[in-house]
Amino acid sequence: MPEMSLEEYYAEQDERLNRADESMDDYVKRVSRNKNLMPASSVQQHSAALEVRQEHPTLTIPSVSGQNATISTNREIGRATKRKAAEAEADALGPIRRQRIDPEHGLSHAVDNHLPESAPSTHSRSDSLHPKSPVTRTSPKVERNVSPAMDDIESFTIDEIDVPVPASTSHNKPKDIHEGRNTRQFAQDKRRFRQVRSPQAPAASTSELSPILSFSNKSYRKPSRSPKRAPLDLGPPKRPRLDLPRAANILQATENQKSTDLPALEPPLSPIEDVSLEEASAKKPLVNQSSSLFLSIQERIAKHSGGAKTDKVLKLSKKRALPDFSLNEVAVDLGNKSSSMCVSSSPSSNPQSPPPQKKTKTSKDNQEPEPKISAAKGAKLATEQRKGKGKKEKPAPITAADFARKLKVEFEEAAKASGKKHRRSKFLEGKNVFFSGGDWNYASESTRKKMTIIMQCGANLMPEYDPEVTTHIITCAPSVGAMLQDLKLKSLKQIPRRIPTVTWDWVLTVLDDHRLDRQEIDTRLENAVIECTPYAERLDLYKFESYKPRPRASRSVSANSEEGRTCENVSRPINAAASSSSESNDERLAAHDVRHSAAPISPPISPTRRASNSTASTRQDCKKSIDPLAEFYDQARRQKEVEDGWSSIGDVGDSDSDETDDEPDFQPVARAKKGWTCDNKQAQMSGDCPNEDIINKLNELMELHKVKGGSEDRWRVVSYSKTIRALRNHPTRIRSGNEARRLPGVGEKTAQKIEEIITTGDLQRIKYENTNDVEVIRLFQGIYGVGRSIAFKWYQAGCHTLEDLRARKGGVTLTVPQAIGLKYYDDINTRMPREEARAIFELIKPKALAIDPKLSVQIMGSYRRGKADCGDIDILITRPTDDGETHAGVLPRLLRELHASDILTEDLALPEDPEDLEATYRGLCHLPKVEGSRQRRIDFLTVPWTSRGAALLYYTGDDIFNRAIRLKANVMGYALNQKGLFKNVIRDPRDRRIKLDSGVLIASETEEEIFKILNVPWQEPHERVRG
DNA sequence: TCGCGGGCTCC
DNA sequence: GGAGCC
DNA sequence: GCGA
Repeated sequence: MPEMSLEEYYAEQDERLNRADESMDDYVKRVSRNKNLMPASSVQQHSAALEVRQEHPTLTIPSVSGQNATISTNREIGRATKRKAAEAEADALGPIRRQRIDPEHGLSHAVDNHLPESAPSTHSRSDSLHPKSPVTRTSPKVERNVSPAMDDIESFTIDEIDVPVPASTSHNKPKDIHEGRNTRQFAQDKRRFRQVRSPQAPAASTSELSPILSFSNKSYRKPSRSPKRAPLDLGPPKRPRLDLPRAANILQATENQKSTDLPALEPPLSPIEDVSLEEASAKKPLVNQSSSLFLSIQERIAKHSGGAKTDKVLKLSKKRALPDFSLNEVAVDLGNKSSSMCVSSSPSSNPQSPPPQKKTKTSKDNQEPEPKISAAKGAKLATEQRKGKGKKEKPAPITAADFARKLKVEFEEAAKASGKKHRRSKFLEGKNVFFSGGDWNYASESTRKKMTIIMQCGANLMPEYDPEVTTHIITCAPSVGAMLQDLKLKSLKQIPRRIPTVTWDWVLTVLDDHRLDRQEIDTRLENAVIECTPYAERLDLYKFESYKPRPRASRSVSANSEEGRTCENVSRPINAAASSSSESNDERLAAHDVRHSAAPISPPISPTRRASNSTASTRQDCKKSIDPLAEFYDQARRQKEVEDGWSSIGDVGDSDSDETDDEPDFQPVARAKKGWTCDNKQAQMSGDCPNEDIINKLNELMELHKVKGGSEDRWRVVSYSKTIRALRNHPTRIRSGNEARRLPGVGEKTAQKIEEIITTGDLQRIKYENTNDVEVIRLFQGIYGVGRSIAFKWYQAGCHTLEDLRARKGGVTLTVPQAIGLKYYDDINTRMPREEARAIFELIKPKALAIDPKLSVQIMGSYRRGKADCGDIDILITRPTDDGETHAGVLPRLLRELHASDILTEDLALPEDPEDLEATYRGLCHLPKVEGSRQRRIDFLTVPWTSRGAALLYYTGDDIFNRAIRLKANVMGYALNQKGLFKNVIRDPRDRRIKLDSGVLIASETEEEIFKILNVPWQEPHERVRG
């Protein structure tokens, strides 16, 4: 019956596309259209792979050879695939028996126009709050009043697609209860039924058996996982019977026509059927705090109890016990020094010079009850303190200014005493530097370190900012407002132009580059002016029309610049980098800048400007001459509240200044943390990565930990992946562990490993971790539904290959999803070409719209992110409720039809309540009637119309981006999940994961509003790639 | 020393 | 309620 | 393993 190869299918499809719209000339499509253009194209490989597979009866995976029992399946396929691909090239077109792939071609034709071919799209339109009424179904050829760029990835909503859809009944909610059997029972039936049979056995048409078929028959009162289940009916589920005549008509018609579709059916039912539907679903608690959760918490608390709590007390007391190196000591010498170093920190409330004394007693301290420390503990404490010296005690509260004074004294004494010199470049010598750390009232450890380093660089650190004396400002304040507080100014404009203001990162850059000579640094310093653009991104200013990031000609915080210095100067580093200038310094500077592209603050080029087309933006920059920030100060201040909760942006490493001063090779292991991953659009570094070898090794190690999957391993994986990401985005070759250490997310241990890789080219740890069991477990974990523990269990049972599993060696048992996963091991672990995802979606969407033309059906996941290949297909279904109707009940019907038309082949997980507005389905699908088409993972997700934005955001990912944005929401006091963004979420202080109050929904309808509230610059789906 | 996402289904 | 998935 |  299958008459056409996938390749042919694509070819034909492309032909159609071509006819429909000549302008759609996407790369991938061209590739698939013309073999000769790309001999080894994925399409070819793919089809070749299909051929290979055909050599294996029953479409199962090629057997795994004993010796090479690991990933051999894929590898074998891969090799054979390549062979075949070569053959395929020569092997022109075989006899093409043109049979229509699918009668729906006519349908999908129209859809074609709107199918995204490539990543970029201009803006999401899918989230429109005001969906147009569904287009009429008359015109087969779509009027495209949307630019090609517009109708991209996200444009799958019905309001943009003109698909000839049969009018149908509105979704009818099945009214009767089908013999009390709920879905789960059906699922179980099916499981049992299937389990009896060997997974390999040629399955009877699954559509016959699918429990899906019975979905719509139950109006299913939400059982909420009631422990009791109705007695099982072991017989195969019966053929579905739709209760509602109209629906039945449609279905029958559809089926009768053997998916010829488009039966001219009756017009939609108008009456609102069940308005309560949505409300019902809304009633579902957002968070259920099952008592079990609390129990487990209690358990955990109990477990840690003594230790943790005592520790806390200890810590506090430790703090107390610390020698209070406060003002008293410092104040003394204050007078002597006419020098002018100034330090600040900012965001706190009182910008007005706070009385120093107060500082030493923070409110925190006051809160603490008098610590009761046992003698033993006290002793321990003392020990810790002794050895701790370098080891991070909480810094005694001290203001930045006071610390600066103290520092000065210390430096002088040290100099007198031993004449010891820091090896640090003295490039700040003779400069009166005011440092703004972001919190005037409290010199954090990080602030202290930075100040120390600044001193070591020869600066005259000023305790306070005095425009008459201060010659330079260095800042790592998290916001403009914070810095202004440090400076005790109201506006950046008040900073004289002659005072260059640079960010802390800039200092690092200089320290980093030993090749710089003094003069160069000076020149650079004078040229590097903050001009507040570094803050722009954080404040989202660039989103405002009136603000255009501008070179430092800014009046606000500017250099001692002559008027003429404008764009040229500022854009220099960019240009240098772009033109691979021979001027190494610029190159390096630029490189540094790029490397920290994730950093909100990274001089001298603003990230904003960097992100955009440099020439264009530079041009614009030149036009602006008034302070673009002025109007945003208020906003900045307001924002500060939020930002203060951010991870600081300028934390220095841990090395303790007191001690490290003596170390000859003390390096400023200072690193700027980079704000939120989700905030920075970052095009993946293209081209060759100079650190590929390091990445590979780390990746290897990461994979090993992934397989091991212990609780520790889990976080190692997270950690390594962060490092790998950082390395990927690092434009230059990392030359030492120390250098790597400076990247965000790279800690001591990872830096050591990197060092090892750099010096030896290898990583011993890999060999150490890599054992046979790991390989096998990794193999098994590729099976759907198999994680580490099950894989390990099987390994222990004596299974070492997939064949072993198939033979149920050692008496292992597989659940139904696992059996399916094993059966299609190869398919499921192979990514599909984007084309194929599109083709499948094209088949599905019209079927959904046939059920209800007002449905919104969107494809999400990696497809929406524009990836060239997709691991699975995620489809979001929802429906506007303005007419009082919902999509309840649509999913089961759709699934049934998809089974009937052989698109869906296997179910992996069924929604608990398919009638719910919110349901999830997981299964396998393929292109029907395409010979050897692979089984692909597919997920359906239905959500209430009001949550569509959150769901879209959530399911579009990528996962790294998701984590980042969730975390940011979290820190900002919100909670983000696939249902929406919530505020006033109250979390259990003992376990922040526990929500005591699920809060108030503040956004969920569109992605944009969520981005906006979280202050994340809007990013198109394809820009959300982080992993 | 603690947290590192959160919600769902399967069994 | 642990395991697994997304 | 990292960072607070």
